[in-house]
Amino acid sequence: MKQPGGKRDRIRTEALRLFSERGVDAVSVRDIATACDMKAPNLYAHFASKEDLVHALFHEGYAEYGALLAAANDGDAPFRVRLDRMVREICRLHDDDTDRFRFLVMTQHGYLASVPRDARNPVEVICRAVATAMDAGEIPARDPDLMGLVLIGILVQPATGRLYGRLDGGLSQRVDELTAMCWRVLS
Amino acid sequence: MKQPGGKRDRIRTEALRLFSERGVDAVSVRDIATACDMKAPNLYAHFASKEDLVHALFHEGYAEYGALLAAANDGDAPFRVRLDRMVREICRLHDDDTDRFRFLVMTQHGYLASVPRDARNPVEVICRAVATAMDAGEIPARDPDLMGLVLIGILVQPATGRLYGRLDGGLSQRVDELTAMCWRVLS
DNA sequence: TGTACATCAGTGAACGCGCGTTCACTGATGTAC
DNA sequence: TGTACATCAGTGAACGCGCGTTCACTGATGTAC
Repeated sequence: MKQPGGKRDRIRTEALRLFSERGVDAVSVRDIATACDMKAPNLYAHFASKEDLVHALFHEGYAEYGALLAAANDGDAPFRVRLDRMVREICRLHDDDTDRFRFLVMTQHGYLASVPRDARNPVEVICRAVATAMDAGEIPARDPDLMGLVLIGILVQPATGRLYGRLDGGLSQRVDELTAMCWRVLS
Repeated sequence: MKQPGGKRDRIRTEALRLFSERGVDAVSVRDIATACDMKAPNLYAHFASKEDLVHALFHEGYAEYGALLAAANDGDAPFRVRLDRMVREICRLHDDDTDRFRFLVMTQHGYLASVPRDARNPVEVICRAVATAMDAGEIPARDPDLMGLVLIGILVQPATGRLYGRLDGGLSQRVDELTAMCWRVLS
């Protein structure tokens, strides 16, 4: 009945939840083990160290985020359509996977410097999409890195605000408004 | 030659620097003491505990940030002028006080929930300014909290990007571009 | 079926370490006479 | 000026604690004959 890797996934899920609730340093290996109905030493059958677990969670989560954005940006549709898909994807990710989002936002300051700027880096995906649209004349030419960061800010800051009760309801219910704001900034 | 509170300020400055470089949990009381040319026990003559020091740094920094924004927003000038002053102030704060900015961004997830929503809360200042401008018909009426968060995102995300080398140079040199983007979003 | 052995997920107990914090003490400085 | 005392910033040494991690061991399960 136990599929292989089931325990490993259990650890990932529970650790992500605890980390996002309390912060990495406030969660002990024993805490994670307890949440998984196991004892601390057994975690070491799945991860080399606590640091290894955190590292894996961050980089996998960040890369998966980037891959989903890249998929949303894929294709020959006009930039406006692809932007719309990306905004929708970010809102959905935030609403459906709040633990992962919160964990990434909280932990980024320790790991962002070591993240590769490849095709699965979410910031890279957005900045490149913006640059391409500018080259194609779909939007006015500006500094694409600055514009990419601004787009991310427009989406991430309301998401963060929601985590602290500044905003009610999900992000998805404001997706049209957020897309419109992104577009206004780019125009 | 020693003005009163000199040591206390020294501790604040060095602690802020170390915290923003490595994160609060990676800096020990001994580390802070060493950076201040003193021994760990002496810190306890100035702060009740490490937690007390972090708490004070966060709340003082956050409130000072809010007070500066409130000052920039003060007066009867049109919203566009006051927004311009606030954007300028945020860029300046980021450029001149990077340690504090980075510390606030890194630590917010542990303390934001306990920050009062008063006249010195920076998010509150901006959201209220937006709401007032909407009431006065200076900008189209929308959800003021959402718009306030979006404005913050437009400024904070490039600032964060700069911390990780995504953007070169100071934020102040892009202040006109950033103001223009804020205005486009609000229009 | 019964017996002997191999495998391996899981654990109890213990490890050393660095942390935040305490406290009796020091020694420089100021004050009184 | 010299002496005795008070003050107080600063410290060396030690404290208990919880942490991440290790390891010899357990006991359930599968396999061979």
